[in-house]
Amino acid sequence: MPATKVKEALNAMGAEVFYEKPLTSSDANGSGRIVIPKAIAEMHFPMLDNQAGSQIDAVDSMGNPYFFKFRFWINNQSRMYLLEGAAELQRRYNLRASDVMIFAHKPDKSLVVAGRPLADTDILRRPTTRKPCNGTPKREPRRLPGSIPKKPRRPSRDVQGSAHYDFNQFMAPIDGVFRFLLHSHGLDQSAVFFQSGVWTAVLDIKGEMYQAFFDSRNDALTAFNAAGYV
DNA sequence: AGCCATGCACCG
DNA sequence: CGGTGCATGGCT
Repeated sequence: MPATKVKEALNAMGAEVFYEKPLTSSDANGSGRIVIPKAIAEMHFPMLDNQAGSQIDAVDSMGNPYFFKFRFWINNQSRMYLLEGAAELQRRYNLRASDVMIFAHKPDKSLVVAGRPLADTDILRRPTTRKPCNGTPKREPRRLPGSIPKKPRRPSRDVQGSAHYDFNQFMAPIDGVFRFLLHSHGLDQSAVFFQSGVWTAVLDIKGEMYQAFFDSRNDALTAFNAAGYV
């Protein structure tokens, strides 16, 4: 399924893409579980009260219906979001690891999904290097009382020279518009800085964080200062 | 300091 | 033995 066709279909539906995830091998291993980056999940998906999650109905660019389960795991003190039930979609669009799953909204806010092959224009971060995990795991394996400890087996890490992609970077709207930051990634004071190729201004307004992106340091500083900061 | 890719124990 | 949910650890 060519990317252009998919885009046409999405356009025809009036669907606006808000996230594209190059699938990892874990995403594409057939389980149908897709990890949704926390920032994306909390910006574009329904808020979840319990980790049981909720069902999300969607259609793909060909009109096929889906009934995903959107949920999260507890990971450390935080959440790790997942979309379950994507195996059929991956089958229909022939998605393998490093192909891209597309998330879009219709004007009525309903979810539209699709897939496409990885394009040259997709952002690339690290060329490779995920190190093989040598040696035995440090953690004591969990086991039932009285059961026999298992010999830990050598993990089969994926060491092939495949590229890694920056899934987590979302497209910063470089329009100088300050937007509310629900989760401020540790940014807790006003600042202007250059990050991921864009000038960023962050404002702390009575404890609430806002952020905007600019082409130049000067633009960022101007807006920053106009907001009453020095 | 925390995300997230993924390993893997546990349970059906 | 395949799926669930959590733990680990690389990486930023």
